Amino acid sequence: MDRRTEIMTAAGRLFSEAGYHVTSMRDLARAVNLQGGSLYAHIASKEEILFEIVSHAADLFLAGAAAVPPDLPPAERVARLVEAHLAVIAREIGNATVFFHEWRFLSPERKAQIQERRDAYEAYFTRAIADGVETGVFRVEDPRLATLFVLSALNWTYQWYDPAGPIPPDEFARQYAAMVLGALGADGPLTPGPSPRVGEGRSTEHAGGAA
Amino acid sequence: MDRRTEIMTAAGRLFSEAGYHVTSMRDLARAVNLQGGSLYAHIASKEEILFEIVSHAADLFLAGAAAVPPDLPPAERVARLVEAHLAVIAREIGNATVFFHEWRFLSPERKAQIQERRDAYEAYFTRAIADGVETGVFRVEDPRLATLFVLSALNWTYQWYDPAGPIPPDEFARQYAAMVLGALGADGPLTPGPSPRVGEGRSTEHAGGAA
DNA sequence: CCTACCGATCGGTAGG
DNA sequence: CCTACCGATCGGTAGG
Repeated sequence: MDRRTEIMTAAGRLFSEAGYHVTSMRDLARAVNLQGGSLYAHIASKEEILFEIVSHAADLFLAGAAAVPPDLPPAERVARLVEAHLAVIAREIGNATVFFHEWRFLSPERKAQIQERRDAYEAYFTRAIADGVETGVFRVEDPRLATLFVLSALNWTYQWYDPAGPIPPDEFARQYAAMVLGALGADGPLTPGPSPRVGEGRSTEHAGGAA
Repeated sequence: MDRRTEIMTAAGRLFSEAGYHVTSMRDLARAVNLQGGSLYAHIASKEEILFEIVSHAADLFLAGAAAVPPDLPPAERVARLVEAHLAVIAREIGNATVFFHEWRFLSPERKAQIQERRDAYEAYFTRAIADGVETGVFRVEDPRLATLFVLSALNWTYQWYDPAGPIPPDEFARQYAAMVLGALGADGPLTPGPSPRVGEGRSTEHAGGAA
């Protein structure tokens, strides 16, 4: 790992733990065994570091969504989008936290650049949900509100999900996707088995669980 | 409105717009037509202001949840909790934003005090969901994860909901509650009408909507 | 990559 | 409630 990458990695951790404004350049320098001023041999400004972290996270989210085949049936597509989203958070919780929590401190130009990518990301969900509403597999009153609901449920996870905790990322994503589909009024489990059985209502597989 | 309240109101707006650390005491003083040092005739420290805002918001959320009758059926109770939560956000979006976004900058003692109230608030949801799982009206795999899902969907709303926007708070809350119940695997519309019809699956009332 | 420094700004206080 | 000030710290730079 070269010095610049080392700085970015440390910054992602510090910014996520203490916040962008609370972390001083001296704090960051100490974390990579440099003197304060020496950082500027590798980076132009504090805000450049923030942008690189946020931009990197945005790319990860976009790449994850772009990898979901757009011709999948809507329910499966939404499930895959949910899983991709949570995979990014599980893998890069620090950078994801900075992405969600500190991006507003970017300069107007850079903020606008990130906003574009956020819009593009959101569009993947908007499309999948609209498709599902059109074909009748989703039953929601307002697709726009439903999209915001789904993104809200996803975006907050960085606040509490611990990839090293008791529930492994895969299991976490699977259950989360099931609840998202429930919120969208989808009929039942989608991945294995035939098309949903009529007259039986929805059922989350292994319903019950703890209690 | 006395001076102290005036300061708190202005601080709620400024902290929510620019962030706690970006807002200086001089910014705040200017907003209430005072000189910087004069603020300290009314408050002890910047952090005291932050605490008062966050504490006030916590009280509002707790009071809203406490007002939901605990003997209601679980589905209706969850719906009422969702509506209460969103009502607070619709009424005090600024303070709610500070509550969610800046509370971590409190001193350890004050942070712990708020954490207690957050836990108590979360417990209302945990109980309602556990009750619903027990009685079989909710079908989720892991009640703990389901609770976190619901709170995530709610907690993020301060980021995008505009009470003055196109969708009025009541309508917003009603649709949001329907999606939450869907995520919990509840069977259908709950408020009006008889118990859910068997053999018809779930349906959000007026399913379809825009598209 | 370090040393030494810059001007600016911070939260908070004394004294009236 | 104002004026004037405090020490501390900030991001960033020059010169080597």
